[in-house]
Amino acid sequence: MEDVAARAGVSRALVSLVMRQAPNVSAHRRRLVLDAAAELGYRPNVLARNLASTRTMTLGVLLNDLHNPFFAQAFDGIKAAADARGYRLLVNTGPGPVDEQRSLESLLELHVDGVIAVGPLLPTASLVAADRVAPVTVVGRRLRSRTIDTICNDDALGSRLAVDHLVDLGHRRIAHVDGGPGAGAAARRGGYERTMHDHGLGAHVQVVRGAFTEAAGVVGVSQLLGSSTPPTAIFCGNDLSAVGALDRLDDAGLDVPGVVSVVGYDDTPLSALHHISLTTINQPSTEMGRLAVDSLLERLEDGRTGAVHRLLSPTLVTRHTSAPPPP
Amino acid sequence: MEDVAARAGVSRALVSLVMRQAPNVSAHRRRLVLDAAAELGYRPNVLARNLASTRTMTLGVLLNDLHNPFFAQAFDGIKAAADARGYRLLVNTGPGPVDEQRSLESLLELHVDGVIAVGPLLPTASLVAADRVAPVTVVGRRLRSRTIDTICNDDALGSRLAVDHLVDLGHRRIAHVDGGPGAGAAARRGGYERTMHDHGLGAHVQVVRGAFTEAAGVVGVSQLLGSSTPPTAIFCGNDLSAVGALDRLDDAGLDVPGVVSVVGYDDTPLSALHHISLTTINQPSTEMGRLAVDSLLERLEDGRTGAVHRLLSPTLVTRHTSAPPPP
DNA sequence: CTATTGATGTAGAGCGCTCCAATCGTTATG
DNA sequence: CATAACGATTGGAGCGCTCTACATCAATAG
Repeated sequence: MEDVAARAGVSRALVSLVMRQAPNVSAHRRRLVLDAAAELGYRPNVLARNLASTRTMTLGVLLNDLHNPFFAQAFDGIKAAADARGYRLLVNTGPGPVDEQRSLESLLELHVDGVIAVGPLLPTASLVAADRVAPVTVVGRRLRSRTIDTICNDDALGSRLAVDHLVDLGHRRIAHVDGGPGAGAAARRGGYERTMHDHGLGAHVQVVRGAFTEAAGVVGVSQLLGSSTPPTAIFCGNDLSAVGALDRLDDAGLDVPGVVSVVGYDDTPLSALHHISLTTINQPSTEMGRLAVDSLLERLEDGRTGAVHRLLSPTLVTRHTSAPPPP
Repeated sequence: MEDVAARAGVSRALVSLVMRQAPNVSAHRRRLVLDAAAELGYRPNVLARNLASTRTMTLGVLLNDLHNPFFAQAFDGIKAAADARGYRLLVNTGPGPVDEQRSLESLLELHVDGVIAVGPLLPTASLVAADRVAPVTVVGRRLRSRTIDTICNDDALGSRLAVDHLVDLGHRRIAHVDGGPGAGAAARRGGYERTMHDHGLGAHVQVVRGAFTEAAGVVGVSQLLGSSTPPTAIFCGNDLSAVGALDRLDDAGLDVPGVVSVVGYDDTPLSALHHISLTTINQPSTEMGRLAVDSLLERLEDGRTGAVHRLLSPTLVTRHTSAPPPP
């Protein structure tokens, strides 16, 4: 920087002003500095800049599980929006709450301007604590917080759509393989139970503890098949576990949807594959990523302080894993 | 830091030594400092530390495509190895060479100690340039460089396994939907062509330009179906495009493997799903991630200078999308 | 009993930038 | 024509840490 200043015949401070595109610099000097910088191959040191200034123009992104296509979709939206607004991204990931905590701290230590946590497993307290350091927006998990923004789909409604669909088809013994500790899993489970009761099917409520993974779907279905009155339909916590469920049912020689219907959640690209063709609940994941950036920047740039909670509506996507139960 | 020093009754320098776990600090003073730090809730500022020192104990990871499960697998290996060695990770991603370039620079600007680029689309020159700033290890793409380490599977051999398998089944008209600009795509295409010739099937070589995406598989197969003599087997550049191919064939009402056989590449979890059950070529992606970290740290910690190129052997995984051609 | 050594601790100069307060020309104003 | 007012520029004090060179001191050696 010193050298650039010397070569351009100006002060170091002016170089700094030019490099960060400040206004109030004469076009003449700006050229001079830019040329000198180019000739010397000078590029500002981000570390030093971040240390000296408060803003870093960087957002941290915490992704819960790289194996779940949902997160790739959400990230697409985040990426697009961040690019458009001139922010760079730094990604980190768990797996598991402990690793997630470290990843989060890692991001904060680098002084990101804000954090977007997608489907975090982190305790709420951690998120709130992080929010005191830099604004946090949570995607895919509801949180009643007066400070943290959330962008979610209405999981309870999504579950309702799924169960309604299955009931409409004539199912009564509808089981649920839940998402365990996963973000939104509790709300989905709650929606399932509630809707079952609303249909007078309270006696048929059957929840198997699972997770948002394929393996969990396999295990969950194994358990269900062992029960004395196996369900005719299985509503899974997400697409990944639904796909695991399909595999397990296939293993058992049970036709889907002839003998058992399966419904997933998320409408990931996976479910759209012809050979899977999973009936599922769509949530606008990419859009949610975009909204997360918007909402974060409202706090960062427009100085909004109160929390905003956006709740998007899920929709049913009917494919070929759901049909009337066998007679 | 000043405060901690005061409270512990020592100098700032000693606090620094304790915080970075230096030896030659008496147990007594160490306790003093640690206690003071705990009481004050002091935590070293990573930015300042990175600015002042040369090492940051951080590795940058450049992932080509979050939608491709291969990268999630590779990342698992990287993560595990980095954790074990005490390095933190910073992830960035494209898509596309331009974004990748920016992501790469972004990582270098943060002074990561090294970079692992998984399946980069970046021009070799960019990688070489980056390597002059911080050691770079490339995964999944061969590069003849005297400085950059590479961890790859033998793509040409993988293609040979695939083609041999199809030929053994009796196929002659075997087409290839390639990976376009994707990492390793050229080698796979080369291996395919070579093996076809070796089997005296040079006249049947038919390559459709594609990409490592599902969409490319769909488009590729559409093209093949339009030809006068459609193939009886399609070897796709990777699992994602193979899955797209399966979808397109299904659309066309062509039974797989009854009418057309399909073989993928990567052996991602996707291909193992019962309803996909894709015959594919396995490459040890997680292991490759682990090796990438090892190799990077050899340069970082053990001072190795020459490049090391590791070539792992792929294997054929036979599932249910390949069978003899129709009579 | 003094010189040597090795283990500990400390002072202070950076790392490369931002940002505030102050300065310097200019032009508009009464 | 003096002066307020404003835009453009600059000096220099940090940001929070590391690191080199040097100071200390008890233990060991000669």
